[in-house]
Amino acid sequence: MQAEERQFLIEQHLQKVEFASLEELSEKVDVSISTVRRDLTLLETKGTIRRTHGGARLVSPKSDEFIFSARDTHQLSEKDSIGQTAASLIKPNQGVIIDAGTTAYHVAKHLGGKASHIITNSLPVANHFGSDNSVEVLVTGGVIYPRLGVLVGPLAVESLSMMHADVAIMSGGGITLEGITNSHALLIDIQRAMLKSAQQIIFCLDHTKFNRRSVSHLCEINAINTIVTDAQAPTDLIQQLQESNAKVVIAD
Amino acid sequence: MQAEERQFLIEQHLQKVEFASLEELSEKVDVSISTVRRDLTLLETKGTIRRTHGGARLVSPKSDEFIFSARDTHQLSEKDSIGQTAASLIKPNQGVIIDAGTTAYHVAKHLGGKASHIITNSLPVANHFGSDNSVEVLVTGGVIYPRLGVLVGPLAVESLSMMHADVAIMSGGGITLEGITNSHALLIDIQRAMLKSAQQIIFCLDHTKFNRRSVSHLCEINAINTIVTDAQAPTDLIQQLQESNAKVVIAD
DNA sequence: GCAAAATCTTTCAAAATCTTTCAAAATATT
DNA sequence: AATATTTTGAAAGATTTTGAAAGATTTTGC
Repeated sequence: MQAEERQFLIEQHLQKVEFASLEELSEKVDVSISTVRRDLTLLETKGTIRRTHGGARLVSPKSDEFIFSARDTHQLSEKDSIGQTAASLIKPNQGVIIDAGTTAYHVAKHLGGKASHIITNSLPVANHFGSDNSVEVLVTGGVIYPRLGVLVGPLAVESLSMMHADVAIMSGGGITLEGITNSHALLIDIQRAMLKSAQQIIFCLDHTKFNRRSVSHLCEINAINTIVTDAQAPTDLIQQLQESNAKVVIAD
Repeated sequence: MQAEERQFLIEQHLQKVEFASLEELSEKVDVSISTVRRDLTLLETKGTIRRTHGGARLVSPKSDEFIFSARDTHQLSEKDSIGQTAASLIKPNQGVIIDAGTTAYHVAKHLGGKASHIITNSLPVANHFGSDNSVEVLVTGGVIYPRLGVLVGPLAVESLSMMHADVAIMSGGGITLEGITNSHALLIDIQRAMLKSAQQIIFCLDHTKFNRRSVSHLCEINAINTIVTDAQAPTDLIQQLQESNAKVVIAD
């Protein structure tokens, strides 16, 4: 392998993982740690990368934050652990639909290269996998819903109804015994198409969504296979939900 | 095999793989390593290629034509002024198709809220307009081409052929009198659909693209209305292009 | 705040690669 | 067909890159 090619690979790998240890990189490009050090100092002068103790990190992090970052400060750690737990429910090489909510985005973050296909109408999710060539990412078409980075409209619905997946990772605005609700009517159409296209439905909802009812009704509880939530979710509603045939998983 | 033919093969191979070792190349063209060295020094003076220790690499790598996010450092100021100039050609409230190349991305940056509709298969462009609610942004569906942030495949082509726009802002891998070429066959299909869907075609190509021929042929010169480039573009080719009916605009 | 562990820089020899040189092979010229 | 020119492949010595080790520095754990 060429020196320049190696440096390019290192840079590219960092684009994907943001941080990497020397050992990790030296294995990745199959070269001694000394050489990785040298490559990193070189890349650092070039400016794209910053050395750290024991590794390196990206200077300008990949633009996967999109517009979510501002909104997405609430229940961050809960959403993160929900994401981790939901990701662990995915079996290798499954096709996964990922919804456009913030919670679903956190699942994507923990999914790594587990899934073989990802189908999404969320720009942040698409961005997240944008530089990952171990996964095939299918983006639905559609009109960008400003500020949320969601693709909506007939094109989104149509393209989703032509696709199929093993699992759908969904999120929503509220959950009660009467079912899931969400705020935007435009999103409902798309989510319905997602529910139709997937065999297994996993809803990711942090505790603030429990006993809440949003504007539009999306689906009944018995349309759901699994609900992933955090430890603060009200136990009484959880129990009642389990009496329908939905499996409830508490994260962390 | 002829010397020139060999050099052409080497160049072409590098267009494909970006980096190559001397050994690899010497096997490829069936000639000693010494000769490959000589060919490479020759190609280097020609400018398309750069020698490295143990091999060679492309000067303007294919990953430069279409990049995701922040790696866009080559010919940055040229691309920026091209972007500005091309954006000034757009009239208010037009519908604009924006291609997935880096140069087209720079046009998007300068477009502001001028256009009423944007149609694109580029994730960076989509991201750029994502939070702007003065423009309606239509994203084609498709599979993400890793690292480049371009949506490709039949879904992208189909959705484009259903849309119409006043102007298409295009970029490409190379331009000669024989027409525009580009590197990825997958992109060609989509770009053809774009050309069909738009009334006016504007190609944005920095000077490094002139007299360069990429892998696949996209379209003839007479399919183009306007070419925007920078001051360093070779004047002889510009004059010849103007003799077909393409209008050439030099930025800044 | 101190000591152990990990990591960093420096240094050096081995390995790989580069340039130069030269004769043989191929090609062109007379 | 004979000679001149160019191109090619290989070898020798110069240069660069690499991997490892030693000592300096930083981080971690208590």
